[in-house]
Amino acid sequence: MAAVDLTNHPGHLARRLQQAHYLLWNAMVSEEITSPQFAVLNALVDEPGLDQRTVGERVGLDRSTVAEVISRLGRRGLLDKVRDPGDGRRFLLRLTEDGVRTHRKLALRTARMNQVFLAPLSAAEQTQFLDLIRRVADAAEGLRNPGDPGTPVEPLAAPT
Amino acid sequence: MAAVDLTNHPGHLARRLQQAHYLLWNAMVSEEITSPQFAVLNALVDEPGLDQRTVGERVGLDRSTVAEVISRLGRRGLLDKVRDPGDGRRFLLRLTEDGVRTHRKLALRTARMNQVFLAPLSAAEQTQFLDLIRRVADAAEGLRNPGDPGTPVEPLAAPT
DNA sequence: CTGGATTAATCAGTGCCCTGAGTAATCACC
DNA sequence: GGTGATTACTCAGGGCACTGATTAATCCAG
Repeated sequence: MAAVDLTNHPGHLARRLQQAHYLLWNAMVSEEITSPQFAVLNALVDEPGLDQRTVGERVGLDRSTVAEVISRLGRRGLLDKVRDPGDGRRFLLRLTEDGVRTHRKLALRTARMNQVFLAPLSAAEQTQFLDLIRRVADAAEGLRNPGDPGTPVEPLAAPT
Repeated sequence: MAAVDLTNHPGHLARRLQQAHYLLWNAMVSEEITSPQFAVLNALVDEPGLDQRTVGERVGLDRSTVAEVISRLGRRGLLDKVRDPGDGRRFLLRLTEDGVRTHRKLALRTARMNQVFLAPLSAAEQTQFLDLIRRVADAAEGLRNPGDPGTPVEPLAAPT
């Protein structure tokens, strides 16, 4: 009767997009290491010694989720977790050699996967696709982070 | 060292987009009914009497997930589930009056939320945003559904 | 009409994602 | 230097998402 067309709903599309990505990741990158797990490895390659909270901030995982992800990576022997001698609340994280190797291997596959994922779009469209998602996600994150001067956002005023 | 810039990775962006949507949904639409639950209600408004499998197909939920979602909606009294007299494997689903009321109420709020969500983009960009996501998601779904003549997709050939 | 495939749904198991509550360590102010 | 707020992390609980195995009903070939 009064049903809505979900194909115009960004949330619905975002969910489908993520599902599609999940499946492709499993097929082309890894069945063991997930995309969020790779993001954590990637953050620690560049900055060893980060604590959990900061890693979560870098890759967009909340405190609970980042704890689970890190515990899995630890169980697999891809990273080590030691108490910060300077601040007993923190754990300092760093990749093991295995973690570095795994990251390097997956980085290559991830690049290939991204090409396949974006293949239906032209080069110009790909750039815009990433740009548009980034802008929407950044703005929405800003909505629940007052004090972040990034984009105050007038919620009800449609631009142009 | 060899870290990758995740802000160019569609999968990472898709995840952040969905997280952002999740939070906005909670703030502007409902803390009780989730977006996938709304999608199921929406499917049943138009076509009462669908079975679980078909509902899942319509809204993009796999067999396990759709079972959980439907069981929650049933517990909340928003839909009824009866054995198909013509085929004892199926359950026929239909909304209760409460389900229809809930759907109507949330449909309005969802429309408002979508405006806020897309507000950082101009009208033209909004259209393209939805179009690009749809194309990428459709193509990726097609990759794991051979037999679906939608888009066979040459995975490694970049268009244009 | 009967026995082997298919199909709808369930269940167990893993992982991501959020919230709210709790614990322990540190910081900051008096 | 001690007390109250803040901070890092953990834990419990609810929900989405996938896989592989199982159950029950139906379909179809012989």
